[in-house]
Amino acid sequence: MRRDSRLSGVLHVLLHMAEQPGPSTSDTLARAMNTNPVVIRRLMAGLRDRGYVQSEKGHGGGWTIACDLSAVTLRDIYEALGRPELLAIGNRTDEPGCLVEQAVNAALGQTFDEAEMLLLRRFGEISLAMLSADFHARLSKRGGSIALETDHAA
Amino acid sequence: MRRDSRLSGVLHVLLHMAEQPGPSTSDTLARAMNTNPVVIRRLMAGLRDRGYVQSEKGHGGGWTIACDLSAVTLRDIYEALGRPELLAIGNRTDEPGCLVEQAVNAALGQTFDEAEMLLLRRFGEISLAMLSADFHARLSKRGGSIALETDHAA
DNA sequence: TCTCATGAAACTTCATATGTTGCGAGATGG
DNA sequence: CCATCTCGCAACATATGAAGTTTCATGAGA
Repeated sequence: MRRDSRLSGVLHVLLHMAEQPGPSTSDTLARAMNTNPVVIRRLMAGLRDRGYVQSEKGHGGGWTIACDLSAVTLRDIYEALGRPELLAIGNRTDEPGCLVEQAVNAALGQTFDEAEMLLLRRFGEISLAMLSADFHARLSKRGGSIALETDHAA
Repeated sequence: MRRDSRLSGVLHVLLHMAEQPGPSTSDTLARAMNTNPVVIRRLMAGLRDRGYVQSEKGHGGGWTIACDLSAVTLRDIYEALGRPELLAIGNRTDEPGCLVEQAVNAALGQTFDEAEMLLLRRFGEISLAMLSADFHARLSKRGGSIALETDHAA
């Protein structure tokens, strides 16, 4: 099962937008991510509905960040994406009549719940500003540019 | 994405086998699980290779448990299944040249690793015997039978 | 020998993230 | 007003992998 990379992708886009002075078009962002503009719009739709980003049509239009990076966590972004499934494995049946399966579900289900809660808790502890700060730390350590296009060679 | 239920399924099968005096055929197990005998054989193949179960052909053949239930954990079973993916989400790119994506990957990757380790640790703490004990506790509380067929109405 | 059972390979089905195309609507600049 | 740029949305194509199915071969027991 190919892993869902929407959260990873949209965070990447957001941090790039944060480095841009003006709006970024879906097309520019898509080229940088080696994907399609429509994919970018799909990712951003949920964030726009929640007011984390803004979109403008026409000349000079595109996407702009519309929130305080330190006030938005990865969990907020995750929920804006529609809370995609976190775990790749699960119980075979939700409410089985079989007592054996109930025992299996109880043990596995509790473990699954713990793992999901851990993920959500960690997401809630990381703000976009922290990611941005980490990026800038890496940048000054390397001493490179922040040009969106050139950095995407690999 | 439909969740992978192989671990759930194979545990269900194992606990039913543990209640059976003799061998259980793939066909019988498949009917109880509302699935196909081939699916059962696929699930069991990895466990057979590790010696957790045994298979016999011909009349009176089928699957038998060949291990001490208290010595085998859910983690052992998970590994016998080939260590399927645990998380449904992941990073977009494994080793990105882009520093922004590196920062995103670092934060997400650490969180993902924690969640995976939590799952594996918990799996390692639960033995098949514990699941079986939980089943028997549920059984005596309900006072029903352990007939494999009748319990699978729902 | 006939029947029962597993073993293995090759398919089909299904769900879903991802990629793509096309058209409409709104905004900007000439 | 018109051309161009941009997003919004719907519809379709692609790829992956679990689950389900079919078929044949193999070995064991009656």
